[in-house]
Amino acid sequence: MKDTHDGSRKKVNTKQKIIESAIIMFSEYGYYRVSTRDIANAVHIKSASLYSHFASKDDILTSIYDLYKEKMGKVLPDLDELYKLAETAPPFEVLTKTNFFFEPEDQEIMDRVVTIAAVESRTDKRSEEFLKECIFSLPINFTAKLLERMLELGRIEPLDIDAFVVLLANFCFSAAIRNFTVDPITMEDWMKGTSLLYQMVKPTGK
Amino acid sequence: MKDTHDGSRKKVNTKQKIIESAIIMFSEYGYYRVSTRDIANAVHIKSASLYSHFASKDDILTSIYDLYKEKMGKVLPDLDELYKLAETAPPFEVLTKTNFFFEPEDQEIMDRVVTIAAVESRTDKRSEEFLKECIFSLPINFTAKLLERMLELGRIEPLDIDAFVVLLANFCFSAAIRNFTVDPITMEDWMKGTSLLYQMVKPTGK
DNA sequence: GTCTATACTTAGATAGAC
DNA sequence: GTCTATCTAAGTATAGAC
Repeated sequence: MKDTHDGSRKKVNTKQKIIESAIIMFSEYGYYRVSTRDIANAVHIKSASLYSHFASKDDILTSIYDLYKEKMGKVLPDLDELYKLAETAPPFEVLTKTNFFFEPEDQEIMDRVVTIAAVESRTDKRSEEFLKECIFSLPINFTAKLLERMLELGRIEPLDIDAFVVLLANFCFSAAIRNFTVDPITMEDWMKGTSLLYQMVKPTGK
Repeated sequence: MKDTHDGSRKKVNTKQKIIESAIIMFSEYGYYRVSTRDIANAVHIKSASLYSHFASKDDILTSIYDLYKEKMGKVLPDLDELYKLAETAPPFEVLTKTNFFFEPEDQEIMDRVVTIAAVESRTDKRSEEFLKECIFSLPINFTAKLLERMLELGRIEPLDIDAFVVLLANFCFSAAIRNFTVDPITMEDWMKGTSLLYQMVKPTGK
């Protein structure tokens, strides 16, 4: 504010700061209530300056989803490792490992991205696709593949994998949409819920 | 359009038509995406004419919630009758009776109102209050009172009523928010879910 | 990259004739 | 009650100086 020449040292990550502020505000107030001026104010620049970093307000939302995908890619468990694990470890343990978490400093902000997508998905195609892809299909396929493998190996008793996996996805979706509302699901209830579901997968003892 | 004098005969319910169109569009595209011009177009008037019926766009939303409350008041089961029923009928049957339904021609539109409230409640105080009041508190109190009565009468085994009623409310909320999405809950699943919950209430056989 | 200034568009709302 | 015309405010976005 006072010395502009000093600013150049700190502006390394204006783009990052814009994305983070946008995530927080979109998740809190909704995409439409938040103007580009609001976002600009939050990062102490003028709204015109946003356009040095993003082509449009819409582009900010796209970048938010891209960021999520990028971060998700880094923490997704390795399928081959889990295949190995499936050969010896208890099925319950294998399934637990499919629950991926972000780096602790990223977790909250990534949860907020899911919340934005959950709300906007009602009226926005891209948000709907992001939600389906990242929150439904991907984790579902992941779990389904492991269950199939364990079934092949004779490590679990016969199970309707499709039905199981739909139950699981809906539980995750409910949890996501409740985030940052008056009545969010607690970590404890989350664990209880997934545990209960995982117990439907019966080990053969083999 | 051609003969204006004829219009006066049909304009009996412009206000009603505005509300209904607004409900459909708000639930489909979200409150912010729908402009007063959109609503006006849908009922074939100019947007300025809306203001003969409503003070503001916000007032339309208020009227929508008021309409829901009014309709709900007409179909809510009579608590005293249910108290009577609780003395003789099986607990399961009593609980089933607390599920209220609107007149068939109103049901879909009222479901849409809940959807609007569920989405807007994230960012709008009044929507949040409507949702809590009509979708959470009221049905919960209703069921809780009946359970208390049946407990007093010794017709059901001891039960954590508060916990039960929270489970029930959350199930209803999930169902409501999924309405008009890619993945709405089916009537069958709805019945299955409530049945399963109601089975947690064990009759004493008295 | 950020600023000021400004263009363009759309939205909500009002005034006044009919 | 509905219309035309219009106002005002706000939002997205661009141009061009620094």
